[in-house]
Amino acid sequence: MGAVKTKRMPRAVREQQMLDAAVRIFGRRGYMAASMDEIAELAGVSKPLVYLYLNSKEDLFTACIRREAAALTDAVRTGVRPDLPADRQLWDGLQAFFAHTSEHPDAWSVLHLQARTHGERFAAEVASMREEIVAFVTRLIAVAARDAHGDPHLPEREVAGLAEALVGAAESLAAWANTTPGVTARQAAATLMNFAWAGLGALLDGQVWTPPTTPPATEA
Amino acid sequence: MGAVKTKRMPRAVREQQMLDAAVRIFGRRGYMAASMDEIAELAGVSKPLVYLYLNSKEDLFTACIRREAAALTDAVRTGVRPDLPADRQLWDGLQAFFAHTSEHPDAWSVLHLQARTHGERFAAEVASMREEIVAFVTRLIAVAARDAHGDPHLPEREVAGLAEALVGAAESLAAWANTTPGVTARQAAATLMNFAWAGLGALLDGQVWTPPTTPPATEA
Amino acid sequence: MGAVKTKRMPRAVREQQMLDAAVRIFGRRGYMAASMDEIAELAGVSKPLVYLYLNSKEDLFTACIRREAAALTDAVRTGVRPDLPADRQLWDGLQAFFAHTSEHPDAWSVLHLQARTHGERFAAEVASMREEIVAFVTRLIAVAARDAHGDPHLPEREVAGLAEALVGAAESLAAWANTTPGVTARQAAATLMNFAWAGLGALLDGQVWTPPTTPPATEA
Amino acid sequence: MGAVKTKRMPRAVREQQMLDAAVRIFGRRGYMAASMDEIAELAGVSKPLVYLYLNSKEDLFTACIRREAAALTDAVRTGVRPDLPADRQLWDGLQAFFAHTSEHPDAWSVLHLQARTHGERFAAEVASMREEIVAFVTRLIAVAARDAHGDPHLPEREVAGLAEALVGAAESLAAWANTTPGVTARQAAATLMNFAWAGLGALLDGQVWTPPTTPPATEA
DNA sequence: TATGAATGAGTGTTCATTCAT
DNA sequence: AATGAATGAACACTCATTCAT
Repeated sequence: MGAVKTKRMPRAVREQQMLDAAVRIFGRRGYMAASMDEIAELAGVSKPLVYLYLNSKEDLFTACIRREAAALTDAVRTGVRPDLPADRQLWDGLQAFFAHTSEHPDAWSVLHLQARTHGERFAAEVASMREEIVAFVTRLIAVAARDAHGDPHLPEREVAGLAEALVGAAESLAAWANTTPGVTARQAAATLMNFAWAGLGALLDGQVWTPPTTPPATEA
Repeated sequence: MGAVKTKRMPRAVREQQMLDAAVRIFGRRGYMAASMDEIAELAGVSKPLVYLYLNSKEDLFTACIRREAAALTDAVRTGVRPDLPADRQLWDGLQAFFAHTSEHPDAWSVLHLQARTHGERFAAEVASMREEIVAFVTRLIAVAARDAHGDPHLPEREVAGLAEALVGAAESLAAWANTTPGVTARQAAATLMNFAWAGLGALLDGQVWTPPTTPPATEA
Repeated sequence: MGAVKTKRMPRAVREQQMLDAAVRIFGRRGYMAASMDEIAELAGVSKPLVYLYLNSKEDLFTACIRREAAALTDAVRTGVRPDLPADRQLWDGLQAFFAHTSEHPDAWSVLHLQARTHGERFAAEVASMREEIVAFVTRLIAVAARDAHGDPHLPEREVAGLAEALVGAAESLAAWANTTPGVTARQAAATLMNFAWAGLGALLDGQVWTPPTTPPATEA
Repeated sequence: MGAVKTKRMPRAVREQQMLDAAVRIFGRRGYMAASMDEIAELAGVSKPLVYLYLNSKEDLFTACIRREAAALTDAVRTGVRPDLPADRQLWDGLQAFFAHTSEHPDAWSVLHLQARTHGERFAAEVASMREEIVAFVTRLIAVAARDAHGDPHLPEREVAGLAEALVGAAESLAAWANTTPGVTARQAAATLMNFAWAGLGALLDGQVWTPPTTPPATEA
């Protein structure tokens, strides 16, 4: 069960084994319900060794978050070529994102669910990664606006909101694609791309939707 | 602190006090970190009474989820008038959604974060509420497609994906609006509405975005 | 073993049982070597109850120190009648002291050994009791000096040193009397009283011992 | 920090480094709170080496006690010249004692506090040293009695008690001198010497203090 | 002579839960 | 309708100690 109990390995290797086990347990049970005993057992080592190398449950969880955040951003970065057009970059990024999250569901659970639910310290850790991605998307939208329409009549906050919405939609679709049978990562990416790019285009063409002024009659 | 310690109240009232306390504690600390002691104290009753009325921590949490899910769907339902046009319905629904989540942050934390992070049982509980909302949005999209374009050439799964994306974006923007200073619920709703409705329109007009066939050369 | 397992007792009673057990274990094993498990078992209760009533090992130990310090000073205070002559007061106090320490060896171990060996916090707790006793002795010496000799030519620090020495000798003799077979508390008190009172009288009569000025030849 | 990390030294030297570190840690933290990790680190060696040379924590502590007990008795022995008069010998011995304990506070803590608080084995180890000192003082008192008065009308046990009291007073004053600012080791020695020698003289002159026969009326 | 890698056994502490009233 | 008294089971964490080199 778990890693084969090979004795006496260099520290760096053992640490990765421990992180592997920890991501799996944290991702499935949640931070608080995960027990260090279980993690140690899955890693094939004794508990004291986990503490020797990773100090505490908090530090271990933080290490997991950092490693998986880096892995995810790396995956997206590697999938995108900055010299291609904006829409192509977005498409490639989405594909890489959906592929990575579906291949590493426990890691995605750690980042998307667990880290955000157990204290500011962890939330902050993952927030910085998210901001990086939102910034990337924001840049793409700005580029697209300039390239296709010359003049971006969108205020900055509007763009930020769009990026936020797009990233949120992507996160949501990741869960959807992973749990709905028959939906591939590619299809999810296509759906979102279609929706987003069309919406963006229309928006940049000035097809704004104007909110009504009359409030609906709400009975008590 | 907490509810004023009034003795001997009818069961229904006491139960609501307990649920109030529980939602607050669960929403802030998280399911596992919340202690029955703290909840009982905040509710102004002794722990055995909590158990007498609500059986167990699991049942208490489930009761919280159910009550708050009902409250949220009620709020949205109440905000929407089915006789109005689809876009107006969506707009009103979004407004109601953003307003409710920002007014009940602990409840929203319970539904959006805690319930999804602590076991299938709770996740299923909240998923049914979400499905209801997704179904509502799906219906709106279908209506819009029929009304505005006569022929919905969108396959069903595509529509489901769109609805999913829209709801995910809304959830994400709820958090964004609640934490970003200077962003009101109404602005968030406007941003999303703009984006979604424009995108939907473009999509229904046949402006699909076609994915490329050549993969990007990814060097190691 | 330990207290008979009687169920459901009022809190105050249980607390005393716990302190009884704790003093015994702390006194014999020492603070660090004592385990809360053992204390709980000897007290005839479960560990959580000990924590519920006494919070932590530190607090439990502090409670022991306070209770036993109060018991000891009370015993001495009760044994002494302030209207009697100074020598009689000292004699009665010593008797009470030796009697109490020999009747409560574990308590004396807690106060004299354990509390002083495990951190400033505990040491300070017991130091204040000791200061009270030293102050009592200091007062007696001053009274004796005035009564018997009219003019106390002893500087204040000298008196403090004497009191300190006397208390130290008493503490030391307490251990001696408790471990040397055939030595009663009364005999120990007599020995010390004899020594101290004679010495004090001689001192007040001006029979000072003058230190030599030539250092002894110390070879390396 | 701690010993400079010089590699490959002869065993005897390394052992002394370890004992130095151990005395410091044991003296400050106490036997149980001291960790072998900390001692090894302060000694500048790896933990297995400590075990290789000194077997176990118990053995290490015992070695500390033995070394420091020998150092203390040596210091006292070296300070005393057997050919001088008894009072001079006592004076020199006290001076040496106070000087040594104030110069080696950690060692004194090990001997006086730690060794007596953590099990019979260690207490016995230090008790034999103490007995040696008590025997030395006993001898001095006997000599003084013979020299000054020809006939020692003091029973043996009385003398033993006196010696015990004197040593206890000395131990107590050592702590007092080390913690009270402005009190030197010499002053402490003078205070004690004065007290003890005067008391002894008076005692030998037959000025015994007679205990009363009427018990004090102790009301409840 | 010397150490990096590893663990069995235990510690203090907490929590959901129940009993007797 | 309500509670003071009590616990079984678990958890994070530490430490003295050893093995393989």
